[in-house]
Amino acid sequence: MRNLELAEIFDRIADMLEIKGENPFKVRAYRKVVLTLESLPEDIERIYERGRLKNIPGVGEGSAKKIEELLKTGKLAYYEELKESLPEGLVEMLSVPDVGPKTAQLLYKKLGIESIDEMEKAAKGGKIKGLEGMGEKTEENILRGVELLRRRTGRMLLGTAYQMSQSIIERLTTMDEVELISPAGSLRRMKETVGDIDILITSKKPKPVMDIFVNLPEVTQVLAHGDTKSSVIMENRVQVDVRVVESGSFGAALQYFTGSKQHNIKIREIAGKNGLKVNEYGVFRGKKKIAGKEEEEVYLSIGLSHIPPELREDRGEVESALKGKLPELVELSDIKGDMHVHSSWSDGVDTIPELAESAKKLGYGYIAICDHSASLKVAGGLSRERRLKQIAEIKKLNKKMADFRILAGGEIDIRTDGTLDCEEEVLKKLDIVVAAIHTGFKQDIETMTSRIIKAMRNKFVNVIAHPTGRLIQTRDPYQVDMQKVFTEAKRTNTFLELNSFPDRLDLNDINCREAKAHGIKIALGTDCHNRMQMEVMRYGVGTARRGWLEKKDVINCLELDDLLKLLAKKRK
DNA sequence: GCCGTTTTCGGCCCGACTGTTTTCAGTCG
Repeated sequence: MRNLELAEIFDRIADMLEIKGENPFKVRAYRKVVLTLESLPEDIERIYERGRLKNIPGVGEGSAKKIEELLKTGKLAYYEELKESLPEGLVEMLSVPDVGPKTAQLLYKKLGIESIDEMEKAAKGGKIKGLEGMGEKTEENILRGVELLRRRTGRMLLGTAYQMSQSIIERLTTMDEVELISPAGSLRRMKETVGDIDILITSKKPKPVMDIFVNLPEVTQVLAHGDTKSSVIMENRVQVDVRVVESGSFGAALQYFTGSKQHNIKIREIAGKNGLKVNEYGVFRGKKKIAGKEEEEVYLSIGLSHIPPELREDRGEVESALKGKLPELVELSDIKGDMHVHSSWSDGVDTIPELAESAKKLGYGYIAICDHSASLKVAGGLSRERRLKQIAEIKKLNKKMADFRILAGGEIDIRTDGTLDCEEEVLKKLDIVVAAIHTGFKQDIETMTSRIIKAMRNKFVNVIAHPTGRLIQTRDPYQVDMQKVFTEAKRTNTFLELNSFPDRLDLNDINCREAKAHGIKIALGTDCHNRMQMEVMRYGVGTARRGWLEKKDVINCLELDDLLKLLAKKRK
């Protein structure tokens, strides 16, 4: 996938143009291309071959030519020229908090500073404070920024951010001054990784709320402490931003604070065209406030239907909302069962009855026990004998269950040649077969693609588990032509999993949307290895929503009988 | 650099906090 490489180059160009003091809107145009490239469901090379570059929103004449040059020659003259004109380390300086293009340029011009290290040295030596607009505090902030950058943890997994925010929210909620409180930002949008945690509060007395917040025991640094806005660094190095508004502005503030930035820009542009102004306090016609208390009325007042947070990435949701054609996104309460659960028969912790009991408490009507197959020895994969024994055991348990069904399933390895690690005679006895790749991740794209396709052509295979094999921030997806996988999945009536575990979320949001476009249905499973982990379903649902999925796109939104009918279809 | 039921030129979201300043620029989200 060259999309990300190209995105990186456009991002560097934007950085360099910023330092050079170019027109900020030009910089914004480049940034927009970056975001677009990052969220394309298809390889940019294919789009280019079809001559459709300029159909990509945000890509005009200039960018299309640059993309073409990069694809054809592997280089971009404009980019090389820019790099020639600026020292290499200057761009890196922008990654230091509180150091922006203006500061970097000033330090370069006046002091010849070309890198973070040189900047740190100058600040320590008191060389910066003499410059125009620079004082002692500036030097302190630069040193602090460098320190922060060096200790930065990067983005955290959605699951981590969710739990952290819950812990903070729980404690702030106990204050009398706190009325409403909600997570915002990329966490509320359920993005797979989260940088900072954003929390919005309504209160008539913001000051004491802020004082309590910046003095929470795990706060190690206060970056900003205002009456309505504060930022801190926690001991786990995560930045948390809190914003307080009055309750009449809750909806507008939540809208603003949830983002994404690109989405908000578009919203405000549309409002502007209708003679309205949107800010975090409300929607205004002249001085008159016409909306603000509820988020929904903010959207309605500018002529849009309410856009769910998970869609707010400027990926066409605003256009859909204008036409009143937003999808009715799947909800956690639509989920009738967990399609991927491990028991103590393989590498799980809990017994099958324990898992069933927990699932019932979640309001589910069924779960699919999908223990590993024999060749996955590290995970205690089930031999033929034990598999048959487990199937019998499940049958017995089901007889004792009222209004609940345990599905006998298996997470069966797809061997490197595409055959399955289980005899047909056994597969036949399972209610659901989930096939997965756990070995040979490094195969080339042709081999891997035909391997998965071969598995899908097996009539017993209902679902391909974690179809790209990625582990977020740990392992890249294996090389596979997803377009071919989608086409074949549709043809063979095979479903694709959205694995809900926070470090997988595989398929990701973009692939979910593309799968839906191919008419493929998704199976939501947690891949849990103990019953507590069943709650990670919320992250899977969040990702599904980011992928524009509706109830009808997810097979485990079906009642048991309909699900069984659907699964049986392929075997005929 | 992109874009067009106002436009092929002239716009392009909006405000809080900070620090260095006597009114604002830079940075960030």
